[in-house]
Amino acid sequence: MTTIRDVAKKAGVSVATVSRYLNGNGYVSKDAEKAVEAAVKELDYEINQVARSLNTKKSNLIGLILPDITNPFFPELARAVEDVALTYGYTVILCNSDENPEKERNYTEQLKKKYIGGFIVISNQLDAPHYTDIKLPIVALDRAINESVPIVSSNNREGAALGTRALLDRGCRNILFLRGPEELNPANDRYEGFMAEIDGADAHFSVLTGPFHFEESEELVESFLKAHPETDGIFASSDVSAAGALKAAHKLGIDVPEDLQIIGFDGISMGEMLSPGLTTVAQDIYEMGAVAARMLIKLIENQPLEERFHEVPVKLIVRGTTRSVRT
Amino acid sequence: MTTIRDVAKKAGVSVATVSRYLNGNGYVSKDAEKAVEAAVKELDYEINQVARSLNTKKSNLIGLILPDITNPFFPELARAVEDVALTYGYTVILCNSDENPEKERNYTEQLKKKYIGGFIVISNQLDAPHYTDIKLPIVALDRAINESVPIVSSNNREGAALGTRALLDRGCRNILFLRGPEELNPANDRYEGFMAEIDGADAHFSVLTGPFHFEESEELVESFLKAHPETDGIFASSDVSAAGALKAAHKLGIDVPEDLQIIGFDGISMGEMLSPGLTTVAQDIYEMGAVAARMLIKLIENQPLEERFHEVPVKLIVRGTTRSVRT
DNA sequence: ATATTTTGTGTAACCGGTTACACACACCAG
DNA sequence: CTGGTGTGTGTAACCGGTTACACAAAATAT
Repeated sequence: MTTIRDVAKKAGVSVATVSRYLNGNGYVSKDAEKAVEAAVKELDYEINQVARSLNTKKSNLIGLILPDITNPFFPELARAVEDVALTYGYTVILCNSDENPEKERNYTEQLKKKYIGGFIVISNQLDAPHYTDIKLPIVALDRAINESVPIVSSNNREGAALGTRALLDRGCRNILFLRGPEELNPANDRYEGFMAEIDGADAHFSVLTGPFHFEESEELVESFLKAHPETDGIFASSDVSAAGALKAAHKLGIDVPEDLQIIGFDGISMGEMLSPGLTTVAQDIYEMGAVAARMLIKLIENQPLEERFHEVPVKLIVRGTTRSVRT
Repeated sequence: MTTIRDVAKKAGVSVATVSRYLNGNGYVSKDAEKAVEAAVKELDYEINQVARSLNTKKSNLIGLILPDITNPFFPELARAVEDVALTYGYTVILCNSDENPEKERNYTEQLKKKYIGGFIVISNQLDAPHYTDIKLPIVALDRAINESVPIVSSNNREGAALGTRALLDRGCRNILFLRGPEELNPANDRYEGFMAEIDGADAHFSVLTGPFHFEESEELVESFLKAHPETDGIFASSDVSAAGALKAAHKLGIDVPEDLQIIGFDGISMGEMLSPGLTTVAQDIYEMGAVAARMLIKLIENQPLEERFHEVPVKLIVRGTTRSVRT
């Protein structure tokens, strides 16, 4: 392995000059620049990032802490983070936390020892000490808790209102809202958005609390529909739950969208693979990840942040689980 | 930040002794051990991994190079790799290659400068110089090319035969095989498996080549079914393609599984969310990732490998897109 | 009793960079 | 002509670990 000293020797200058040339700081004469350039090329020199990190106490590593990459919402997010990281010369470490604070803490501790630059975190435990005490840049994604941590999220409230209105506009008068877990911030915002919109509307509604899981949602909806056959609209606050609802409807022989309309929330790609295609309130998942990554990198590089709270707009994607609007 | 020298001073020993204690090599007396232990605890000392790496030329980093985490096949794989890595004290770096050799090369180069331990690679370019010349442990996943690289994959041939037989057993006599991309090794193996099984069977068949993408598959199948309404079975060599086929069938008003039976390949979780649930030849995706990670770590730690070629069995998961077996 | 091996420890070089500081020289102002 | 500023460069300390080597004491062999 060629070192900076080899380069210095070959170029006939000191290591300091080579280092200055490499980092583009301090004075380097044109002559020296040329000589170093040539030596670098000739020796095929590549800087040793580890040695560099040891001095600068920086690495171009960023950590992405998320509950579970297996959840279809996260891969696109991860992809966005990785894409942006790459363009800025950063590398991303994947951390599946399972929402387990102990695992999260373990990651933050381990990675601090590697001089990691910062973290993008999707967690409900953002007020846990391993985040508040970390002294490292953090950007929260999707879920806010701690005021001091910059966050990017969707406009969940507005999105839920949008979805609810879509159901009402399409004639639904007996609506089931699948609320999602109570401890989940975005789920709560969506709930509020739903309530705000349904309130005063000429419609009955029910709310079911449950996890964002396919099978549980399917079972939940199946028994609900059996007990409440008059239900003509379901708004699920996640696409996976909506898929469960759709499956339940199929199982019961209910015609979607003629007798029951379904709208999901998230905009994951699976939505279009269902039959009928899932109408959904789509988040711009990629954009969320990309914005978060850019924010984090700005923080790491000590650049000013224009905003500590970035809200990404949502939009309704109309597919087959809803009818056309009644006029 | 407390350093090893602080610990040494507090414990009244030399840094060498502390280092030996920390790494569990060389001689350390009971007394010294106790003193160091106490000092470590008192000072809350944590070893600096970067400084350590600089000497040992090792980091507990492993790279996971895959085409695109957004493809539903990969998250589970990534999850498995990460889980295993974690238990062995390794950290995984996520690299989306888009099957682009240049991007792959970029990653391998960049990460070598960080003394990365090795790579798990899912790529068709395994014979590219950045892999053959890398001098770092590599394990190939899913796709073999280079003899010298250990690999873990599913038994694709056998799986395809299994799926084909399932279709035949269920009465299909006009079978469409969705072959997948020609440059893809597993797709070719599946093709061979299909051919081996269909050969000699009392059935007509067609083969369509196309990417493993939902929309393309849907369009492809739609036009095929229009031209060949007698088709009574589709074997797609990926679940995503199968989902496209199912969607096309629905669009054309074909009853699945009564008039057309569909079997996919992969066993991704989306399969059960479809209606009807997708019958599929399931790979044990998690197991594949886990085995690959364990193999890589063995290589990194210079432990002997029992096998350089690990084949994970597949199994047929029967759901709603197939009928019961004719007897 | 002496020779040899094993155990235990410390000093200092080293991994491969960065950078504070000292110094030299050129240029310009007064 | 002197002093100040800007430019260019090298030496050596430093980042925080690991480890080769030297050496001493204890244990064991002869």
